[in-house]
Amino acid sequence: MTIDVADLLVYGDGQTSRSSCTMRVRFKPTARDRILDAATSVLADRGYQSANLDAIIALSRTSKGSFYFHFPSKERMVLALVDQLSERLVQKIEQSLEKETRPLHRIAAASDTLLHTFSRQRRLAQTLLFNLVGQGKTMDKKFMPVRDRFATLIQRELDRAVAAGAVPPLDTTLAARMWLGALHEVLLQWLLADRPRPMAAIIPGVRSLLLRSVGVDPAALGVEPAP
Amino acid sequence: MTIDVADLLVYGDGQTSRSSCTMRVRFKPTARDRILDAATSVLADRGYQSANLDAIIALSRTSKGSFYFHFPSKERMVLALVDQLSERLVQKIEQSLEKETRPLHRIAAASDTLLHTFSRQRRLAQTLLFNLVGQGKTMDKKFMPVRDRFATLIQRELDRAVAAGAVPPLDTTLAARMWLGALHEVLLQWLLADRPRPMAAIIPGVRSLLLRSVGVDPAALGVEPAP
Amino acid sequence: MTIDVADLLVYGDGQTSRSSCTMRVRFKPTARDRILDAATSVLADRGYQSANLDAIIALSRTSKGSFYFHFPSKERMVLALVDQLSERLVQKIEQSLEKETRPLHRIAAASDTLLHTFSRQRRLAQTLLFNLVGQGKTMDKKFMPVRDRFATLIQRELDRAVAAGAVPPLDTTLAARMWLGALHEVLLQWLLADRPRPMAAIIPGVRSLLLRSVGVDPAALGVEPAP
Amino acid sequence: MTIDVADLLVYGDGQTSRSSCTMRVRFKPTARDRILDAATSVLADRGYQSANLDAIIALSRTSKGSFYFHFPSKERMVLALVDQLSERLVQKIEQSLEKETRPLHRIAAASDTLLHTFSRQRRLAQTLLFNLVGQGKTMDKKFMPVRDRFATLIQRELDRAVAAGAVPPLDTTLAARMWLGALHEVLLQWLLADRPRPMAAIIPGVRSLLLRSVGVDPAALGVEPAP
DNA sequence: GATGAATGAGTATTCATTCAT
DNA sequence: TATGAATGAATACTCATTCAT
Repeated sequence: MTIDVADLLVYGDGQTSRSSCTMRVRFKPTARDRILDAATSVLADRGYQSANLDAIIALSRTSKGSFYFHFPSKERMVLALVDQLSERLVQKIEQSLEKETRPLHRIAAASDTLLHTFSRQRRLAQTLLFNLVGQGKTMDKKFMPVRDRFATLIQRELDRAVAAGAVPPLDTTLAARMWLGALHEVLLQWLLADRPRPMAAIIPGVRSLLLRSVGVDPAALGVEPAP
Repeated sequence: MTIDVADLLVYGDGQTSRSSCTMRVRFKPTARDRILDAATSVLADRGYQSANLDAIIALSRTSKGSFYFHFPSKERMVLALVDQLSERLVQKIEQSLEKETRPLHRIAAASDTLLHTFSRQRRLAQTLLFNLVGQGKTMDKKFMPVRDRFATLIQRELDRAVAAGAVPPLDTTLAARMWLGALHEVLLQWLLADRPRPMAAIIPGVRSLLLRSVGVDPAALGVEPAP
Repeated sequence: MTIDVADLLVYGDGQTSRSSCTMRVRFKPTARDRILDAATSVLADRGYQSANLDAIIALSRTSKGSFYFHFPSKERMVLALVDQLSERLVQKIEQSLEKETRPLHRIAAASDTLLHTFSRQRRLAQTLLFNLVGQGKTMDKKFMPVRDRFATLIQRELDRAVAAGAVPPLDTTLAARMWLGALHEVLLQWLLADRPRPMAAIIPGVRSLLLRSVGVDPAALGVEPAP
Repeated sequence: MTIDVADLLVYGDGQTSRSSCTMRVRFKPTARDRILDAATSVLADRGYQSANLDAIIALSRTSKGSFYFHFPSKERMVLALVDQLSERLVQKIEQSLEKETRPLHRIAAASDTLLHTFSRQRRLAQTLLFNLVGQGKTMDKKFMPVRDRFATLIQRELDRAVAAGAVPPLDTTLAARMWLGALHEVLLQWLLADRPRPMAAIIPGVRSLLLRSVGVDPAALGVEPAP
């Protein structure tokens, strides 16, 4: 019943997506936040269908009624959650790109940050990655927009690099999708592995492959940009 | 009611009647085959969790009892199905590689055939691609071996190409995984698109990207190898 | 926030703002009135059980708390509502009887007015007619008094007619009940019909039957009394 | 778990409506029969909405799964039940009319039998009468056909009587509806009364009123036809 | 080999009611 | 007076699995 400081730190960042970019004092997390947080956990290790409401409600220390007061249905709650999580991830990536102006370094940084962030927050990764496909065509289509955000972000950077002449002309839509798929698979392996190698050891190889795939010599980047 | 020996030979390995386009005498498919065939359809439409036994049984014109005579559980049936389907796909790819000895052409052919085959058999693709992830950690791990087969196949070809000096040395395990992920994503997009472009139009771009990612100039292949 | 005395006078008896078509100064209806008004609509559409508080509260632009300030429970609110509505209807009928002294014309007028009023106010009719039966024995008994009011009114007129010698002696209690049932059924048909005939076209036939049932020749009434 | 003879007698008559007119040996009642029988009880004293499945299932000594094996939904089950019950009642009435050829006696017999049968089987009456209205417009319309059967039966007899010249020409559709409503109300009163008078004492009065309403002198029937 | 009736734990969702503010 | 977040028991329905025939 009492909330410890660690919780507050997590929840402070877990306010509803809409209000999450204002600076704020750390209050007791609302029921809505607790539900979304609990859902992240349960979804992470059970998947969409098996993530039953009872588990989420018990974990969030709320009630059935409270859940349905805040969300109209399980589906909409998950959609909201996935939206919030991907929003946060996209913001993280954007932040890591802010200070970098060189196009090649930007595309490298995007992929690096994505892997890095996911590897640090396994639950987030599992929720976002494991539940966007495989729920039947109808649900899969509903989850598509989330995938699109990441693809669009990558494509934007590729387009800039092409415009800057740093990358030879190519179908950036296709390339972005393939990058996304490749990164997804790498993370999947890493998450499901019993004793995964440290992500830092994997990142350089991934980056090299991705850069080469769009006709860039990985050596051209010079020193490693910090993730 | 009696079992023809020919049946056992032809369908004993679990081939389905409808999707077998090789020449072969057509015997009445056994209940087991009808079940697997029906399951492919239902899984394709609804995903793993929503694919209920009643639908599969109705479609296969068998009965509950018959199902549980042939399979110990739904999970084991799906595992068997996915195994059979991927086995068939791997064989197709192997066939398309048989006549080709040049390492570079072999890796290109592998990716081409994979895309081509899936695009021609949407149900197969949807079953194999959409349902291998997102069912919760436990199920996901069980499905991993299926993914591994394709990855291993690609890796083997990459290893050969490296050994032959056609591809510069690289982490082929990682590369194979990334290829698989990229191909998966391309297919996903294609399958969920409302009006997808013809797959033939997509293949060359994909091939170029993949080859370049392992340091090969796509132009080095010369003429297009038939899929 | 302050309560105007005029409000209490006008709306104190629970008149709803929308359905009051008599001339009267229009003050802001109190929350209680808005709730009863909203309840009439929702009950008319969905019946007793399906008429949920959320809908009523949303429609009345109040709040859960406000509802429970004004009414101790849903059941009591509905009872109050039905009471109020039937009170109003009985008053209407009484009014239409006031100017008429001839016993036969009075019983005819009662039935006419009932049909006429309900047909003009479908929501009122649906609420009062559709929801007084079918809610389980317990609820049905609670709603009985409402039915009784109409039966009693009819019976009183029949008794007068008998006393005046205009109608031969008979079991007026039974007759009144049967009249009520017959009128109820006619309205039910009329309300559920997709394209109902104008009520005015139905009324004469109904009146004839009812009068004949108590041994009166409909022709004895002469000219039509206005409803 | 053991079934007593009384049960068998009841169930023997309670076979699914479609097969109920074949002569048959009395077997153990099927689950379907037990469910319908239990539903009759529960519906009788709780009404449609409050008749919860758990109660019906417990009373029928079956299971959730069994219920949904036999019926696709609660609504459809109730519709089937009401159909079966009204079918049985209509047959009873038809039987009581068979031996009677005189038109006036037939219309009297129809009304008498209806009251008589319902009064002997309170549960049947309550189920059929209490649940046909008051469930919201949608459900009410679905139940309409059941009401229509009785109305049609009455109308048919009235039409015959008119054709035979025993009853003066009149709107028999309207008359039949009004008869139905009047009978419904009489039964309702009788069923909800704490100490109802014997139905036999009520029937003559009802019959007189109904006959007079269509212009027939009740005395014209002579001696009482046995119900 | 095959059938299909039966099981029952599990699932998302509803809704009248309460209560701190 | 009024608000609306919170509660939790109740409800209809699902579905993999069993088993007597």
